[in-house]
Amino acid sequence: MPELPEVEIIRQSLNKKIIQKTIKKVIVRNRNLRIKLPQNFEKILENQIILDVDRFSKYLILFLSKKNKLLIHLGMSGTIHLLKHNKKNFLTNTSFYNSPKLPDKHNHIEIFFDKFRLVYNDPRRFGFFEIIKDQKSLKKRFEKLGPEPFDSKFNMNYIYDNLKDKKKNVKSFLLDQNFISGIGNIYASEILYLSKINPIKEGKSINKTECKKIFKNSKLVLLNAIKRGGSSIRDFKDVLGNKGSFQNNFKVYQREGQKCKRVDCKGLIQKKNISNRSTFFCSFCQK
DNA sequence: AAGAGGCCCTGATAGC
DNA sequence: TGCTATCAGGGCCTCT
Repeated sequence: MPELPEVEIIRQSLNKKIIQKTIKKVIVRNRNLRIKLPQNFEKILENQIILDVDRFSKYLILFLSKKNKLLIHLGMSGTIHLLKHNKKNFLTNTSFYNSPKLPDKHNHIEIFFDKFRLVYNDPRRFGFFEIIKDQKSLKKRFEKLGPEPFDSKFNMNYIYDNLKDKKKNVKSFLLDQNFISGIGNIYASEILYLSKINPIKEGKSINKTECKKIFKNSKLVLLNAIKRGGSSIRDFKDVLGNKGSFQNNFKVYQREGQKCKRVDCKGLIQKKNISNRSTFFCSFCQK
């Protein structure tokens, strides 16, 4: 479900609420997430204080008082909610603000704080929670991942050097987390549209000017998406239930058959499957 | 080694 | 109405 911008919105909204709060209790309803939750998962978390909520790529990292960390990935359908509990009904499904009711069928993990609880809901269970024992293990956990678009390592030369001999298409590169981390299926299409590059173009035929555009637009698109609270195409919301609005700024994603938004361009947006993911582009202005 | 494709899983929607 | 097929913000693993 979420790409870097959506995870960042969750991080921001979560951080405000849970920082310096103590975990009172943890309830696991289903251990079979992408990575099976260990039996001692609850024990490890209980009585710990949340020191900080960080993010790398599409991963949330909760820094805990005993130096270990809770790594969270939301997969395709994972969502995090903060719900109040009142004394009458400890398990009431009433969100802080905008979500009147949360369906509880797939609430796999609940983390209780003093006055509210964090609920992890994930119908497809592609997401996971993972305990990382220290900073060193965290670094190792991420060692294969490429830089984020905002990292100074990610620049024109980095892109050029990685693509220059490759037959693989440029869209797949943007989705390859070992090359660049944080971009997903929505933003890959949007970045290539702004860069005027056809998604099926082979890596080796991307020139330096185009690399520069990819570099520039990757940052631009993700930052704009964060500014607008992420993209709520299905049901993305922050932890308090607020929707994002970047879906209103999509140039190509889910716009198949509609007119290209570029002035003077007569093209219609096309949809094409590239490595099993829907890809949207304008063949008139993306060459 | 690079790259394509399958698979993990459930739910919503389209099409018959 | 009720079935079946297809698709969905991800990532890992296997096969060629």
